[in-house]
Amino acid sequence: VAQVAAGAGASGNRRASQLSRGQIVEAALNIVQESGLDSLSMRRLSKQLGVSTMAPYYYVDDKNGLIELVVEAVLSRVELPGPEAGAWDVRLRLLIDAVDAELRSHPGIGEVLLAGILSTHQELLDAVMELLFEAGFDGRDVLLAYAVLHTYLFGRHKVAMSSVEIPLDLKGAPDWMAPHLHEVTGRDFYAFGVETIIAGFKAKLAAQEAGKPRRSARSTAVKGRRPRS
Amino acid sequence: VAQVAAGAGASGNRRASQLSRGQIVEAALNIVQESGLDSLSMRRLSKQLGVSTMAPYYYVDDKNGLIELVVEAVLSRVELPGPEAGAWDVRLRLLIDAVDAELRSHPGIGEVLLAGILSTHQELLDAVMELLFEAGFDGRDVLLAYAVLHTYLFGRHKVAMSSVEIPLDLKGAPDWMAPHLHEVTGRDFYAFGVETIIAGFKAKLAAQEAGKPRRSARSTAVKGRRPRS
DNA sequence: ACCTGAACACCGTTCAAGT
DNA sequence: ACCTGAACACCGTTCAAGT
Repeated sequence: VAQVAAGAGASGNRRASQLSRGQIVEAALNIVQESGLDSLSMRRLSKQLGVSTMAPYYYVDDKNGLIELVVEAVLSRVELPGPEAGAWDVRLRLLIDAVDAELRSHPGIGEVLLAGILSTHQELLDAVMELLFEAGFDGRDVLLAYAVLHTYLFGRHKVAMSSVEIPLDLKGAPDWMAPHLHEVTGRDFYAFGVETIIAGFKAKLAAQEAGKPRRSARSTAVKGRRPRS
Repeated sequence: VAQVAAGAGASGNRRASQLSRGQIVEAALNIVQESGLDSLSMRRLSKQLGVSTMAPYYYVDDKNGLIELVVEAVLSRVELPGPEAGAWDVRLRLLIDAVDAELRSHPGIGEVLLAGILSTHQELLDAVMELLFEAGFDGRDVLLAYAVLHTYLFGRHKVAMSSVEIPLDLKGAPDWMAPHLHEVTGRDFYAFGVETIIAGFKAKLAAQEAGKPRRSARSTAVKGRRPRS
């Protein structure tokens, strides 16, 4: 009776003999990737694994623990750019791009990270903060700048821009705006935001250095190259 | 415990004789305000109203409909700054501040808005977009700039900064950073982000104008008469 | 050690029925 | 018109039990 469910799954969910954390995370990632995070339930997961509802609980504390593992699996795939990649802004862009690419292929994960569970992947956090420090922010502002990046990067994946309705009576901007809504892609959205925020950082840094001219204005020299979209 | 429902209405949940949409929204707002959006369930709501589980369904389509009404109720409280308040950036700041103040006192609402249900409150959307247009963005960029604002403003309420751990081995920034984590408030976080984004907008606008110097696009130039169709 | 099954306390929603 | 109650199809998780 209910021996091994080897033949039950008509849709590619084989089970060797034992469950494993890796298998569980993989299956969870699968569900998240094709049905979103909301559809990830312990019951559905165990069903897909061909196992009883409670079986995964042997390998995982609870649903939150599972989600943390999934997040970790996704984030561990991004590669940190080395110092040879360029100045802080170039490297920051590369890093952020890499994170975003990973999140784009795992809908629902951004939402989890937004809530603040990034602490699971400390290396990424460290890398971003170090770049911000290198940019010229002091301790307090490194934190705040990181928070801005965090919020935009992880928050944007929950935004469904398609539901935004263009105000048709925008003074002076009547007809020519509506068509733009459909030609704007998620990538444009992403690029504009990241560029805006980094430009804002630079402006803040410039203002900060104008305030206290004690230090050599060395870091403003970075401004030269800038990837034009 | 809360069976005050019958006749002696002490504080929150009295019931005259009939239910009403207003009562339902009020009760929902109450739950959201003190327990967060996750705790808002139709069953708990009806219990608090002293009514059967299905009673609210007579006034509301479903849970999503309820949430839309709640969002609308929260957002309808923000006052749009008039043209006399100042230039576009000042007015944008005022408007955003007003929205944020409302969201701060209704935890969970930001999360809903983030997903794109702002379409329920068109006036706010119109006001922001008009300010961005006045700032000098063209149709496509108005949309993108709005999206950035939207993401940050509504996304930030889901971010729990307290869980962020400061990298202790940050090169050159060892000890003096950690204490900052506790002194940074949600308000600092908010201010830094909004300032960064607005500064980023200005930088983008400046770059845009440097590109095409023929047009004298001054920020207050758009006060249109220009009837639509 | 590894997994199952029943059970508990929740959900949103449908549907027939009551007044 | 307005509301109730039972029922259905879900949740996450506890706990005792099986192998």
